Amino acid sequence: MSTVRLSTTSLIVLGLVEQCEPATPYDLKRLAQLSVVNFWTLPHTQLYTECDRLAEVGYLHERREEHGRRRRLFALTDAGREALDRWRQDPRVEPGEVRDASLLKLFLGGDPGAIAAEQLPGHHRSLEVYQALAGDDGPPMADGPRLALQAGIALERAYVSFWSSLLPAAGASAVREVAAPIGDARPA
Amino acid sequence: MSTVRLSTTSLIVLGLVEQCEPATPYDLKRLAQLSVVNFWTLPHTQLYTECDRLAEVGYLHERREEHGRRRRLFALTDAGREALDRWRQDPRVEPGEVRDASLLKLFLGGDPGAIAAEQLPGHHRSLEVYQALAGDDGPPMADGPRLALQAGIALERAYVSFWSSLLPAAGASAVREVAAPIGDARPA
DNA sequence: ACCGTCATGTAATCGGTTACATGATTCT
DNA sequence: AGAATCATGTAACCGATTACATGACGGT
Repeated sequence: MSTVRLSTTSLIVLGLVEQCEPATPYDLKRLAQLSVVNFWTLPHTQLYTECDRLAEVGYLHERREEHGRRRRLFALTDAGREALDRWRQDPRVEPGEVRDASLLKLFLGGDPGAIAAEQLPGHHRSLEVYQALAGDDGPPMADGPRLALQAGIALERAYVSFWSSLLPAAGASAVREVAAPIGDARPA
Repeated sequence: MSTVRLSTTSLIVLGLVEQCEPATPYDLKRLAQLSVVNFWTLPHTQLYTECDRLAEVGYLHERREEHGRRRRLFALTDAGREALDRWRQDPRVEPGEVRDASLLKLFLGGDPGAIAAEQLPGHHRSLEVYQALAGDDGPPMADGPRLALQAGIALERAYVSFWSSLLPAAGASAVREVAAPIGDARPA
């Protein structure tokens, strides 16, 4: 059995459903935004289509609300829970990549100081957020999320340290104010 | 102008072509394998299709070998060089993500010790390779690749340190010691 | 001459992203 | 009541991965 291919997105959905079943895709979206999105983003549309897929292959059970919005509620089936556990218990993982566009730009000849000045605030902010979450005043967390958070802290520290070393060694802080929308190449 | 959408893959191709034009897609594949693949992999088929795309929008010039294999040779056009420079000179970059499947598995409840044992050798090996490349006996490198390599070293160090801390230790409660593996104490 | 691996591509599929659309709530 | 935002989804497109396929070259 187990002839069904599961993408990483599939496992995310199964894992999120496990934590709050029965859940609508929108519930998953909110839950993802609180947690996994910190190191793995996915657009909300994926959650809808992925829930459909997983229901089709029998890993999720779909049910409609009876009144009001008649939203779709998904819960793990036994097969789904088994698939999730199988994946979770197998320590093998396809090797990761860094895949950071700023490093690519650096690699291909971009200006190190300018890129560093652009990158640093975001990593610094992430680091602070993670440290606040991990602090004693933050919410209590399960082992998995807590350890993943430690990894995030370690990586953000490395980023902050690296980009800091590339900063143009001007006086105090010209680092401030580097916020601008990034995506729009739209013609006006 | 600049109405053409360029994916990251596009920029990789433009950047690689710049370094060894005129180049066949296969040349690009080899060059990528020596360099950029360390933090951004792409299958060789992408190089073929991306060269086609870029030729269609006028950023690459295509020419056929006259004899023998009649392979296709690509070179940057003026427009292509300009597009590459424009991208390179713009320090803004869409924010990156970690997107490491092993962290996801950890997050969703996988066994920390087992995952760590699986992850550690690869990161350790990468770290050694990078350090060898960066050493004095390694090949001389341009600034971009050299700095990207420094980033790779910093990140791999963080990974090695993190996963090491999760390794099933001889002592019982090693999981307690996870916080702050880098050596820096948390601010109050 | 044969076999294996490198070199060089084409084509189909599929997951992910983008664009669009509309019904509920909340705020003023 | 109207505006704004949240909630909930559908559909098209496109880039990326996978599968397949074949020609050249080197070794035995």
